[in-house]
Amino acid sequence: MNIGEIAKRAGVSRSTVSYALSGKRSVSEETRRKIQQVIDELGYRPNASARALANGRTSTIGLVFPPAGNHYTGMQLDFIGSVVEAAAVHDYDVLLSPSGADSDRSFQRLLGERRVDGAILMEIRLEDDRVEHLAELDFPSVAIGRTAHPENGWWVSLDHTALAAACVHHLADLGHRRVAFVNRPEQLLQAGYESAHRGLDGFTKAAAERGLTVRTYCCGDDAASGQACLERILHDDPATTALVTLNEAALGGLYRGLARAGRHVPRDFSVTGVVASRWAETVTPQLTAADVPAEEMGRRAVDLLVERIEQPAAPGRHHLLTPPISLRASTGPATGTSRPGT
Amino acid sequence: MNIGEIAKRAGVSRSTVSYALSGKRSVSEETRRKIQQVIDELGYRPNASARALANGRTSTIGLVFPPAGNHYTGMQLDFIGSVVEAAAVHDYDVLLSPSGADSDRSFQRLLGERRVDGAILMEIRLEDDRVEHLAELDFPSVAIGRTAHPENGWWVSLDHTALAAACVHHLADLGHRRVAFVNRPEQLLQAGYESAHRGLDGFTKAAAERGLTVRTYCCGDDAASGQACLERILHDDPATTALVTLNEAALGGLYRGLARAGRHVPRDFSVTGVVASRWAETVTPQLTAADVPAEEMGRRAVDLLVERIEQPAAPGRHHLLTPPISLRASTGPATGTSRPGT
DNA sequence: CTCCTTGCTCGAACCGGTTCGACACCTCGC
DNA sequence: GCGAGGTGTCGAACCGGTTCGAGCAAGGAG
Repeated sequence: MNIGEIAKRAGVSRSTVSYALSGKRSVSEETRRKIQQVIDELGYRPNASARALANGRTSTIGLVFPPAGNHYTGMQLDFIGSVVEAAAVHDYDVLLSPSGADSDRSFQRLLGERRVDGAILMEIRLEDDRVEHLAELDFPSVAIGRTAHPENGWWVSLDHTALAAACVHHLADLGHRRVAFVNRPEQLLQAGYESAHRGLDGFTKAAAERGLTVRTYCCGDDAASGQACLERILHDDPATTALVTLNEAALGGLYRGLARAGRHVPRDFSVTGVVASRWAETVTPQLTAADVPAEEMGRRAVDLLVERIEQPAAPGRHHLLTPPISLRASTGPATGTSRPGT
Repeated sequence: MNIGEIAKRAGVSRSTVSYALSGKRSVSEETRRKIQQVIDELGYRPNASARALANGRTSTIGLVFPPAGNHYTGMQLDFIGSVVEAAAVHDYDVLLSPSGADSDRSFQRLLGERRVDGAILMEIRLEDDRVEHLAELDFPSVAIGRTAHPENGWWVSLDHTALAAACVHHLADLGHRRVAFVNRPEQLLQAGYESAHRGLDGFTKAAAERGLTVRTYCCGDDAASGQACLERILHDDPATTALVTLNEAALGGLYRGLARAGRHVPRDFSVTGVVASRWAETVTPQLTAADVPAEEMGRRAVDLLVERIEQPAAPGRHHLLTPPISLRASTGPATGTSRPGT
C-alpha cells in the first residue's frame, strides 16, 4: 500500500512511480499505463505525512479563531463555511484552531510544528500579538479584520467605521435624533477587538456630525443579554427612537425587548446595524442592515493566502469592503416628540 | 531547527534528544537539562509531518459534514464548536472536510492519504455509504446520528423518533387536534437523512396514536422557505392550531408567517420542535422545544473516537440521547373550534 | 561510423522524526 | 574478583514519499 509496493508490482523503481504521478519528468506511455493500472487495482493514494515531509508543504491551512466558549456567532459560522469551501477549490484542507492569543498551545502547534502552510486569523484586535508574531516570522497569513497598523499587511476587512456611520446617516435621514448603539460584549471591547472599536468610532463621529444625542452600550452575545440591554436603553432614555447594533447574536433579544416595551418596529422604533443577510432575514420585521458578505470575505481571504503561500516574497495585499445598506423592514421615519425641529 | 541541530548543540545523538523528549527511555538528569536548555534557546518544536510519518499517527481527527452550499444551520455550528474544543482537550486537531458522499475528493483525501487518525461524521443518512465504507475498512470513526442498522456501530445520536413523539404528546395534551409537521428540505428527506425520517416517523405514529389530524411538509433551510411553508399550512387547512418543526433555520420564517396571518403565538397557535436551546431562546416568544444538547453530543463523539483510536479492537459503543422538552412560551392550550370533543 | 542529444529509468540521498539492538560503564551480591 | 543486572548513550534502520545525478538505449546530425 506504499509506493514501493506499487513499484514492485509494476516492475519499475519507486522514483519512476513518483515521476509518473507528479509528471515532473517524462515517463513512457507504456510504463505510465502499467503503473496506473496497478494503482487503480490497489486503490493506492500517497501518504500525506510522507509527502509533506519530503516537499515541505502540508496542503493544509489553519483557521484560527478564539475559543468563544461555544458561543460562536452566525457570522463566524458563515466564515468557517466559506473558508472551507474556498480552500477545497485550491486543494487545501482546513485545520481549525481555537486560539485567541499568541501563546495558546493550539496556536503553537500550528506554527511550531508546521502543521499548516498558512493561516487565516479571525476576530482581530487592534493590537494583535498573533498578527505581529506571524508578520515577524514571515509566516504566510491573512487576517479577517485589520489591526491598528494595517498598511503592509495581508487582510480582508469590513470598514466598520464607514458601515456604522452609514447606519447613523440612514437613521438621521429618517429624522431620528436619539439613537443608541449596541456593541459586542464589554470584554471584547476591552480586549481591543477591532470591529467593536472601529464601529463605535464610526458611530460616535457620524452621530456628532449629525448632532444626534446618543448612548452606547456593550451587550453579551446572546438573546437574554440583548433583551436586558434594550431595557437599559429605554430606562436610560425613554425618548430613544432607534438603535444601531453590531451584535448579531443579541438581535433576537433586542427585538423581544422592544415588543415587551410595546414599541412597534419600525413604527415606534427603528433598528439597523451590521449583520449577515441570512440572519437579518430571520427576524421579523426583517432587518435593514449593512449585509456582511461573509462568503465573499472567506473566499477572498483564501485566495490571498494561497497567493501568498505560492509566492512568499510578494508585498502585502488587502481588501477593504464597504457593503451597502440593504433596505428591509426595520427602519422608518421618526415620529412624535423626536421629530427633527429644524 | 531540527532534531539533529539540537543534538549537535547539546553534544549528544539524535536518538538521545528524542528519548529526552518522549521519556521512553531514561536519560540522565544532566543530559536532559542540557538538551532542554538548547531547545528553549532555539524555540525548537518537532515537525508534525515527520513525527506523523514515523509513528503512524497524525494527532488529527476529521470532521466530515456535507457541503451545504453555505447553508449551515445553527446546530451544525454548535457541533463544530464543541467538537473542536473537546478535541483540544485530548490534544487532537480538527480537520474539516465538506463531504456528503463516500466518493467526494475531500473524503478520499482524509482517508486514503491518512491525514487523520479518525473521523466524526455528521448528517447521517439511513443508508450511508460513508459509514459503511469506514466500517468495512475498520477505520476509527464515530457518527453523529445513526443509520438504519446501528447495532454494532460507534455513534452519538438523538432519538428523533421519541423527540417528535414527545412534541406530539405535548400538543395533544394541550388539546390540539390538527397539527402540521415541518421537516428539513425535500432533497434531504429523499436522500435519506436519518433525523428527517425518524422525526417524521415518530410524529406520524404518535399522531395516529392520539387520533390527531396531521399534514406533513418539507421546508427549505431558510426564513423565506419557512414563511412560504407556513402559508401553505394555513392554506391547506386553516383550522390547524399547532406545528412541530425539526427545521431550525426555518423557525424565523414560520413565526413571521404566523404573524402575517394574524395568528398569535401561543394564544392562537402553538409551535414546538427539536431545536438547540440558544436558537430556541432567540425567537419571541421563546420556543418550547426538545433542546438539542449539541455541546454534549460533540464532546461525547470525540470521547468515543479517542477511545476507539487508542484501542481499535473494542466493540461498538454509542449514546442515544432523549433530552426532555423545555417548556418556554410558544405553546398553549388549543382554543376555538379545534378544542377536543371527547 | 562516430558523436551528441533526447527520452526514459534507476539507485541513492534526503526530509525529520522514532525505535531497536548493541555496548560501555557502574554497582551490587556472592 | 567476577558475573549479573541496570542505566545511559549511540549508530543504524525505518516510516513513505521526492528529487538529484547518472546511465543506458535509440535516434539524428555531421
